[in-house]
Amino acid sequence: MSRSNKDRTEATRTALLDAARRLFVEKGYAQTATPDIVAAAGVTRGALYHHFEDKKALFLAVAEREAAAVAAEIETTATPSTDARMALLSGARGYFDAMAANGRTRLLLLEAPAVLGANAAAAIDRDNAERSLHAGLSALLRQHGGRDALDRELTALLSAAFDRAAMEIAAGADRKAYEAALAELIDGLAR
Amino acid sequence: MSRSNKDRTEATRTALLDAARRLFVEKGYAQTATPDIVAAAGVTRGALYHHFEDKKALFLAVAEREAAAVAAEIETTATPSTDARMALLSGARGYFDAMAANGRTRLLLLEAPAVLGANAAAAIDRDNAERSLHAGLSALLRQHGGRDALDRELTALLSAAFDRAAMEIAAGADRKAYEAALAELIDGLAR
DNA sequence: TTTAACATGCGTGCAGCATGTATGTAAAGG
DNA sequence: CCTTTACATACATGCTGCACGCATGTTAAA
Repeated sequence: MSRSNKDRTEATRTALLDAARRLFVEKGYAQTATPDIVAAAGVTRGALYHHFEDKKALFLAVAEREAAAVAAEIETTATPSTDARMALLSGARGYFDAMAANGRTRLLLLEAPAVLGANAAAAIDRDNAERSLHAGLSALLRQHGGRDALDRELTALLSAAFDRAAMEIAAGADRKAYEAALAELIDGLAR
Repeated sequence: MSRSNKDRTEATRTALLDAARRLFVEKGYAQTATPDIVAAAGVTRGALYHHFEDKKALFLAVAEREAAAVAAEIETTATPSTDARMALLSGARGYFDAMAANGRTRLLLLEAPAVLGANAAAAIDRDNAERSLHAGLSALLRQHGGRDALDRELTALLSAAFDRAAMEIAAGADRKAYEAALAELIDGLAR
């Protein structure tokens, strides 16, 4: 039974990513040792350092895969709407649905900024969640009250509010309440 | 020249806190080694582990001192106002002023949640910034439109927006723009 | 007021462990 | 074949936390 190098590489990489993801979620990045990761993945540290430059690069790969999964989930469950308000609220529900998975808030919102730096962490979802949020918000502002020169800043603030809501929900808060509160914020902008 | 134990303890502790704060801001918690800290403080690791249970406890002490300093600065520069809206906006400016100091956003908003956990980090300013924010927001909601059952959630969301704005400002963003964007959010709630 | 007993602050050395790298080996690929 | 890829192993380095020890401060009795 001999496998091609492509297959071996992909199998090893995903085994490492899966194991690392599990342990990073369970114990956090700093408290997870590479020997634990490779043991859980069924490989040796040699394989890890062959495929990833260092532990941080492994975390980056985990975070990027996770962000891509979030974006994909939102994409598939998106309800296209002509009404900017409804589109935004539907996007919010999709975001909360996606972020409800196992340890996503911890990985993407808690550890990633500290491990990778605020810039790198922001760049990860700059092309994902925040992109569509900016589009939705711009549409809303255009629809009501004309264009707003502060759309960039308002997007950042709303994005932070979305993230905070996702974390609270993951921590056991009432999801409906946070959806309603976000709706109030959004409606306030479309007065 | 002999000093009392009280004096020795306080001198050593503040030397450690000052040195640790500097290095945590410069290189981050994980990249700062205790030998570096004690060297900068002019003591040995024995002194560090005599005064603090471990490295994390040292960071906690640094973060708590920093949060207290922020609260104190806001307190002194607060402009009491009967108008809820003006009070909130003035509080925002005070918060941005306080958070503009050296590496406060990194310490309190980036590292603390990852190092101490989201719960512990939230508890630190639960009694500081978020407390007064909740008071101000409740007043605003009561003044306009009657009481809002979502004041708790709205406070959390606004707090996240404040923090995000402080980080962007510290990263070089236009402060006036973020103040204006926050004002739009707040005015929207007081429609 | 001296002195004895104790507590506190702190320096040093050690054990364990984690990271990253260098070197070696077997299989795949051309 | 000969090179490259995928990995395993061994090693060098550095960091953390603790145990032990010493000197100075503190207290209280004689």
